[in-house]
Amino acid sequence: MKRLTLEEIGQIAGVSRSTVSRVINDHPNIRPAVRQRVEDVIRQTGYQPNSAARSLASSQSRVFGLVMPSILQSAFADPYYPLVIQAISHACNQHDYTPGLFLFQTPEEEEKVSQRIVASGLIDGLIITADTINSTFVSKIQQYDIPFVQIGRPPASNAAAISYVDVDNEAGAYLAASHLVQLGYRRIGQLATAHNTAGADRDAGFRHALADRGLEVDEDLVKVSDFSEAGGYQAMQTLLSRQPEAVFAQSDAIALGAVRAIRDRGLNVPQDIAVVGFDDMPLAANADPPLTTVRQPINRTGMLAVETLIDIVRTTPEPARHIVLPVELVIRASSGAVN
Amino acid sequence: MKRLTLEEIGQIAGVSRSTVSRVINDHPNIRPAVRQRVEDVIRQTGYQPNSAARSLASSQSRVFGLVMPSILQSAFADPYYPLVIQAISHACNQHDYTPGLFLFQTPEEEEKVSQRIVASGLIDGLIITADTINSTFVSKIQQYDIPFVQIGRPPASNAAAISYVDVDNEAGAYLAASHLVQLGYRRIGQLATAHNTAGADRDAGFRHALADRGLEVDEDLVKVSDFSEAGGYQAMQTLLSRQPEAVFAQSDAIALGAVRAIRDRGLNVPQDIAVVGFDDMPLAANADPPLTTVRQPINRTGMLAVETLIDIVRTTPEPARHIVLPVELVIRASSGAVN
DNA sequence: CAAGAATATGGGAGCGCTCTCAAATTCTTG
DNA sequence: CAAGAATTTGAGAGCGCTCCCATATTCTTG
Repeated sequence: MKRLTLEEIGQIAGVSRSTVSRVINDHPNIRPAVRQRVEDVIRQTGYQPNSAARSLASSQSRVFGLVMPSILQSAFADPYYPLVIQAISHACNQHDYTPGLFLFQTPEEEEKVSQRIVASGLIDGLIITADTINSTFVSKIQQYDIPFVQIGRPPASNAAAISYVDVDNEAGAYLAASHLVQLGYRRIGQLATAHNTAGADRDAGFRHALADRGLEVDEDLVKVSDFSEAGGYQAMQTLLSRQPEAVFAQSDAIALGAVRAIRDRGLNVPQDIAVVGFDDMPLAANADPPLTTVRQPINRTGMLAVETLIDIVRTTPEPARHIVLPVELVIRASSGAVN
Repeated sequence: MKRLTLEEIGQIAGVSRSTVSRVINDHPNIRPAVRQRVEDVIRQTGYQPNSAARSLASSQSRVFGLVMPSILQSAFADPYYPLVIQAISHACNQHDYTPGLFLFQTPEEEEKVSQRIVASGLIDGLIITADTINSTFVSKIQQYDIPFVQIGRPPASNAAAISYVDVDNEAGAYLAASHLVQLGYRRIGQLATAHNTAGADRDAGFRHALADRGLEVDEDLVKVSDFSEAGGYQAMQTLLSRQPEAVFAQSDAIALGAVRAIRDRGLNVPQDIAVVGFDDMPLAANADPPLTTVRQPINRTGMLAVETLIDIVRTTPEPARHIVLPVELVIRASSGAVN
């Protein structure tokens, strides 16, 4: 069937193009009877306004770009990213926005594609997940006047100017580490990560917790990993020789790798070594043993990122917004607190 | 900086709007000197054509929709989907298309959003990942004249009319099962899945392999699972009482769950029970023991889906294309063939 | 119930491109 | 080198919407 236009809908309903447009865009000052009539015609015909024409006339596309710069094959394997994508997709659906996906595997891809999306007007705003310390993408994007929000805190050097939604990584790590201290563990290790603000904040929380309880951080018990299960496995192997009593892992994937390493050494979790993770991915609850971890509200993060961006797009030059969501400790068997 | 228009670029280069348009769209019949001059101006100004205006005039958006209907929280946790998304994103980047993401968590969401995207002209075509047997989405979409390709074979009832890209699930399962038979296992179980064509094809391959080697399929050794690790764990637990010598799992996640169940029973892989998976996800190689599995070419699948769709969009009513990609068996420790 | 205020509606212009057609230019070739 | 053919360029119209302004209608209120 041929696609209808505003004009034609107007003809059927006996009004003008303009009136139909007003009905669709929810303008005031339309007689209820007329609005009713037009709405009926729209419903019956299944009319949908042409989005290209709309964008052209209003210079708004109702498309957001979801950007994950320089993502690695492995990084994407971390179930965190799919969950974020899912959350943002859902939020966009709710607000009648379309999420465009921009994953960059190489700098060239990033260069080519970002050039196109920023200048073509395809996109009203960007949601960027990059808590890497040195994100070239963010500094590049700042030069254009395209609105964006970041998921995850940017490095302090330019955090003030950037709107972001983050979770309280420091408080979460503080809870996790305090939990271990309270359970009586003293030789508490950390499987940390490098070059990202989430990791830095979790590290800070970990250290504060120990300090607040009069424990010194033994640097030999802090090992650096990436965010993968395999990375956690390796880092835990090197940590094992230092005989920690408990370990705080900066992500659930790392924690799972650690559990595997501990088992492979013939030891048990939590009897020999307690483990706490971070994220509360779905698999944390099903793990063996179920993982004590810090739950972060990914869905709310995505929703707030979208809503913040919508707000920014509507009311351009405003101070940047900084949203930090609370997290909570979920206690399960792996820390030795239950059973 | 203010955005430039075709007209303005023309002015700078001393030609008309039309000529600039021709240069951008790579039309023939432009004097090389003129083309050069225009290209220089474009490069220097960083001009990017306005995509809304382009869409409106050409009724082509260069946006594809990536649709995953009625996806469950858990389904998305299967690393397969993120990899597909990544592959399609990459392919779209290469071809200057933008992938729009449409994940539906509920039927209402599906209804509302699909209505919008199909009729608004936002999208030139759809890539649908749904090998579920009863996809209401596909049959709904068929009523509109929007081009689409499916990833994964549709049910036989309407496969003929639908273009799709699939991997040779049957051959893969055949390879996997034959491998187990050749290693001397006789009591070979299967952790199968229901209501999806990939699962059906893998089941068929499994059965053919046993039949071709004179083995009967013991239905007690076939258990149904979903595609998750947890599902594999559960299904394997019920299978264990039947004392299989080897198991073919229809996905790597299932296989990993099975390995965990076997271990929990105090048995070893592959000494007590051999395990073979399907997919060759990145984590299969890192698993303990490394997983023998069937490698499917996800990147090529994504690339071909995009390229096929581009082709279909350009040359509308043609017979549907059916592409089936070969798979290969990757032998690692879990089947007991190495070490 | 007339006159002005408030509200509702219609029409024109324009968003920045593509596409067609006509005009201008360049190339052939007898 | 003139005349026709082939190539190259420009201008107009139109894609379907939004937004502004002018006009038409309805509502007040003395």
